[in-house]
Amino acid sequence: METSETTAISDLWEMLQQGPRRTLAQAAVDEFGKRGFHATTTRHIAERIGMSPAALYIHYPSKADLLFTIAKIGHEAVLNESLAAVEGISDHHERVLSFVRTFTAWHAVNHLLARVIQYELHSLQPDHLKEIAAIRRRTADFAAEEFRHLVSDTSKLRMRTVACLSLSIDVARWYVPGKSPAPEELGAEYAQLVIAMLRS
Amino acid sequence: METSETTAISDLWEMLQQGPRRTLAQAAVDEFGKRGFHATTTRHIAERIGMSPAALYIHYPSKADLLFTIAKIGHEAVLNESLAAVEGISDHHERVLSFVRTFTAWHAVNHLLARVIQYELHSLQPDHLKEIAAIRRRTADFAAEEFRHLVSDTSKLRMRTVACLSLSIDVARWYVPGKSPAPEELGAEYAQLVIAMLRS
DNA sequence: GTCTATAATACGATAGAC
DNA sequence: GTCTATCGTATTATAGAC
Repeated sequence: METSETTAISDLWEMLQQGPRRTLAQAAVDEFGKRGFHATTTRHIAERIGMSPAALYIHYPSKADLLFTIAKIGHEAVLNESLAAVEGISDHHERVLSFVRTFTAWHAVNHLLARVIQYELHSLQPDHLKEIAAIRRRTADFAAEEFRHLVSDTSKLRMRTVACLSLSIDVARWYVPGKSPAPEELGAEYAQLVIAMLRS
Repeated sequence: METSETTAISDLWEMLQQGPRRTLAQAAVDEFGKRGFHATTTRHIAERIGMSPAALYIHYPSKADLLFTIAKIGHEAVLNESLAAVEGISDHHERVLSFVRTFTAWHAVNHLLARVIQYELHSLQPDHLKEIAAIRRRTADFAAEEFRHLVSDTSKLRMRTVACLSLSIDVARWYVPGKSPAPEELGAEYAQLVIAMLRS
């Protein structure tokens, strides 16, 4: 079928059926990412897609719940893409290279979404944060397990893992499409830097 | 004189005379850093120091101006400490080590202030942002000049500079006092990682 | 399901007493 | 210089027509 190639790789928004619920979430990502959650009003989101502010509350119980939905989709997407990146690769060195390439490129391509999921954790309600934190732990644990094979001094694994993930996550802060290097190029370069950090 | 030892190293808040203006700024750093600028109200800041919300407007023309004052102090502090860190050192390798140690430790010690100056740039007014951007350029230019001597491939200097600064800046996002490594320890470790990144 | 209109509240900032 | 009281506005969310 003609659409198989675009649906083979998991769509970021597959959790949401296409329709106003997805359109609203995508508009909210752009607004939250550019201006921050609290600086963004329901009017900003609604105006961007030509709807009234009230339309939001047909598809989401609250603005806070819209943020939670976005955070969940984003965190699950980056985790799933990271897991998929190492699938079928046996060499430890190559697995780390592929993971870091993918993880870094994801934060460049989806830098607005990445800003929301990385810098708006404090805007989540406590119960929402608890669920998101569980996904984040799975991602961090996966990375540590991959990095473990390249770090000789085990006592440094934890700090090195934090540092290597941190390097890629911060891409979301400074990345400017068009001005910054292409996501694949950046991913390849960062993969080399992470190898250097782990082996040092 | 007895106070010479504490005043020899430049005080972060030396730009502000001690008094309500400084107290307000310090309280605002804690609140902005923990909850974000737009999520923080003038009541939050005032309550923290036992004043009324109206007191803020005696010492600052607006909440936006309070943010600008904080941003200016923070950016000038991290720049000045970075410049001081390499003063009198001639060896390029040692200069980079000292700079990264200081720059990283600063973002750990002052992680709440660092969050404000790194993640609230979009909350600044255009004219304020312009002035802040000039200070940021000086810091980035200084770092690139220091790193230049350790990067053999000149075409990679720009991207490596972004990456190395990025690594230390992101400390502000995840650092938790007591739980995370001590600032000096983290700085020393990160200095080694930056060397590995630059030389790779 | 979407709109207009609006309720209820919270916010930044000011007025005026002390 | 600081307070209490409050103004004007903006915000989240709801009510009710279509």
